[in-house]
Amino acid sequence: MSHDPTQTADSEADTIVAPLCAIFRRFLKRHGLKFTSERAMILDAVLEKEGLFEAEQLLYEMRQADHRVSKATIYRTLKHLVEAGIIREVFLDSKQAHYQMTYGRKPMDYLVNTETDEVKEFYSPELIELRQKICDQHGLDPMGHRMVIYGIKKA
Amino acid sequence: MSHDPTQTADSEADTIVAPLCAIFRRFLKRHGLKFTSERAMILDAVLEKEGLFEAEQLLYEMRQADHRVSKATIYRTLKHLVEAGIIREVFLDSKQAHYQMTYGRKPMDYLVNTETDEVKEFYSPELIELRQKICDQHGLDPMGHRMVIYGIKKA
DNA sequence: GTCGGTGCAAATGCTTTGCATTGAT
DNA sequence: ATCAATGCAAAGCATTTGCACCGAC
Repeated sequence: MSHDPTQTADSEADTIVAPLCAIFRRFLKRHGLKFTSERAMILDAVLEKEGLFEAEQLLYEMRQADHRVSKATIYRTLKHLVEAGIIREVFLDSKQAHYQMTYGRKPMDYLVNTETDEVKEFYSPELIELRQKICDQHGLDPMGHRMVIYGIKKA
Repeated sequence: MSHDPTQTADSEADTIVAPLCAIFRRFLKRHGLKFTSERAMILDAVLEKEGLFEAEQLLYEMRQADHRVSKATIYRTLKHLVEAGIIREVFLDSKQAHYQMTYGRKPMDYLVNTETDEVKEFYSPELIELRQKICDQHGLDPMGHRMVIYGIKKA
């Protein structure tokens, strides 16, 4: 198979590929859509990703690996993966959308060092509680959130 | 002057126009830039805005009011206003940047009803505390943040 | 066999840029 | 007078779309 042996998430990825593929197929069927080899390849490429990635970069890497897909299909499939709840979009800047695998993971948030543009992920259960509380006050049920903190190194 | 008499923020805006204009001029001088009538007009238009706005929309409204500025100048000036700390960019989607006046205001966050695309602002001091705590854990000093919660109406 | 999917190239829409002219200092 | 700012139109880029052909069901 196609996982990079240098990355450490192989065992996790291996255990999650099959179920996610099934989940995606179920999602597609439910919506009258088809499971194609291109969609399978894109899902596979997405699952190898750790953290944030961009559509163009995914396209480039798939081409390097000789997995030919068109740009249009990448974008169309990423959209379906978002709807299926397998990945999510993150808007860190106005240049392009970032995506991240989220299925079965805790909702992650980001800490950006604006001096170095370094991005760290963090998970905060307190933030989830606070989110619930704020939604309650407005009569909403939380479906998701995006939190980005911008900071600089402590003096 | 040019404030819309139907909006309720007149008194606030009136008290803040002069100082903000001075702040912007100081910022420009400090950076070897010039204070032009176009920049004055754009600052004025921005100060009339409540909540979020977009560059194109600002351009459109200024043209309606017969305040002629080019699109290029709008974009160039918004960038300076961000650097000057008078407004900030908010990335809600990948279509376009949103801006918001922030000078002297509490940092606002957003609650999006994904069914209606309605956006509410909220301010949460607890979120600020939590932000501090998270930054402390990572050796950073918080400089700002963006929080967007997505939700649907409670069943 | 029926739709939906794909690739391609063209189109879109926000944002930026090059350049000649104008204007602030 | 100098050097940045402006307007315009063209360029850039990420993303979307139209269309003819292909392939999953």
